[in-house]
Amino acid sequence: MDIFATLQEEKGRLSQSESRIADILLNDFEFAVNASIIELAGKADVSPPTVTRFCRRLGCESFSDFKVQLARTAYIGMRYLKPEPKSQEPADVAQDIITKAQNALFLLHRSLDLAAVEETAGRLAKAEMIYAFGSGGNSSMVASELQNRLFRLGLRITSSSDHSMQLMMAAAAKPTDVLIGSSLSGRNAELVRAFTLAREARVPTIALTQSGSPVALAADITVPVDLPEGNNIYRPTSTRIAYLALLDIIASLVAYRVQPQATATLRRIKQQLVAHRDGDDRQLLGD
Amino acid sequence: MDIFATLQEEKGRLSQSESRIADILLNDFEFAVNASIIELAGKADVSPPTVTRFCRRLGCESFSDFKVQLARTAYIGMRYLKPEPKSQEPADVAQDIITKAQNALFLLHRSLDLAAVEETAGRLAKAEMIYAFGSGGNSSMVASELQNRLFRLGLRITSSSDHSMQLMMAAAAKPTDVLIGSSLSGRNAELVRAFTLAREARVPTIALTQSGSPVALAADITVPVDLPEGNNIYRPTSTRIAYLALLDIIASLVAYRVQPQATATLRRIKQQLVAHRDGDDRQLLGD
DNA sequence: CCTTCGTGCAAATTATTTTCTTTATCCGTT
DNA sequence: AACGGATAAAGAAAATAATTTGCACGAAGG
Repeated sequence: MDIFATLQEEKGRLSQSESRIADILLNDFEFAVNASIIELAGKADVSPPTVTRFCRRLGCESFSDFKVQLARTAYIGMRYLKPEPKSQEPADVAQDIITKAQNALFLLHRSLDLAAVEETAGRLAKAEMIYAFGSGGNSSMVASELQNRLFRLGLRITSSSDHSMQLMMAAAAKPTDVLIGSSLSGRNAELVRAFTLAREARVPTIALTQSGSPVALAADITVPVDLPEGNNIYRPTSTRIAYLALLDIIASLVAYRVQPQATATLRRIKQQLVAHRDGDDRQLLGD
Repeated sequence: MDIFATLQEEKGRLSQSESRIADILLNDFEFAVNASIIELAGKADVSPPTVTRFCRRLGCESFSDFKVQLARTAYIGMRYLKPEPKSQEPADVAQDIITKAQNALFLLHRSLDLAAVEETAGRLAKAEMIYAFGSGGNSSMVASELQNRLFRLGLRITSSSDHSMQLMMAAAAKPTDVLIGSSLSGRNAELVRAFTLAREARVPTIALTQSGSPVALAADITVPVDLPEGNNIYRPTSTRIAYLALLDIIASLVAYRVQPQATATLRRIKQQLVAHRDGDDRQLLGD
């Protein structure tokens, strides 16, 4: 699927000549996308056929296929390799952050469990009441964002980032409701407790978290979000952006399932805002 | 620079044959990036030389250069052209949302006013107290996110999404403080009022908003965020993601300026969390 | 009627791939 | 320990395919 991923995988098994080609890709990427097979071979001190074989090894049909794949993933995947910003100059910092954010989105997309997402959307759309839980800078944002997105669709939803409230709400929830919680690390013990409580009462639970983690194991459905943890490469903000995109996907799918209801609610909210003149999120309704 | 932009520009001046080629690019993009010049020419019912000339016209050196450029801008720029997701299938919806988000980041980066960002970071780092304001689903998130990011750096900051509180805080602020506010549309009249009030008391004000808008005009410094408004193409969530990235950039720059202070504070927060065992945002401290 | 532009054809060039051969390395046997 | 065969890697050269160039033709507009 994606060249750099394959390259990472095959790295160990590469022969001398092939590694030299790989090095050029990594170090002088700009050259590599623009070069012909002969130029590339020349720079790597190998023969053109070796380059062709290298491309095939990486799962491409031909050299030109390889170049297209390369150019295509370039913008996104480049930063696997150059982990840190070159300087503290605003331009470099900006470039670095933007690239990492795009990278996080890319990785989220690649590893997205569509079935789980679909199931989640289905459950949310049918729930009589939704409880969205999350704590800490990230997950509490996820919870309130979920509320922000779903109440517009005419769904009944509340969110909480307060552990004790979460426990009480979980205890109060009914089997026709849905409890959805997120945890970046998957180790939020209180969230696990809330999930466990809910499950005992047969309330469906959904987790947005790292797969295999305690939180994931405690929930009925898990939408795995497994972004590489390397602090230097993927900082929490990038992860947060990925979560935000995931919420957007879920909310859009929910929207399709509750459409008639949603348009009516949206219209009412809009009227409300227009009456109040120029609320800040006019456009937000365009969703 | 970017092929689709050029294509958009030249559109009117294209000849019959050339428009046929352009049509294929727009409609069957996947085919176009993978095809050879002969295949592409065949599909467009033109001769290969015409394709070469077409590429040159679009500012490329050769056909292969063209393909690279095409593949390169593809992932990012593709959605200019296909505004709506093909279906309501989860896979398409996900693809669509991810692409739009990446697109928003791309556009943010391209139009970022680095000088303004740098100035903002400088002011924030030196402020005795920071007030972060924003209302509505988006901007209130921006305000609280700003607080979330900056208090970790040892800065004194509070945020509010409540209009009356904002006015009172603005009245209470001193010239050594900084007031920073965001508004997606730039038409949040209450925020304008708060800014005006602050300015009269010589409190520096910073706006993250659309350039030229009322909010922008009311502030001392504006970091413009001008994403295309087309509801269908850029939905609010994408804009929100762009804002989040912008905050990340600002916060990182601030962090570099207050480093010694920041590490001490971060250490204390970390201890606090560790003592409390496994708070959800362990990694968040990695920043 | 002439000019200009757009276009395709065919030849020339160039790039890419295939096939074949050489070289180096590893392993088992003597 | 030395030899020989097997295997993999890499290059040379040939074959193929793709791309570009030069040129000529025809249509549209002056």
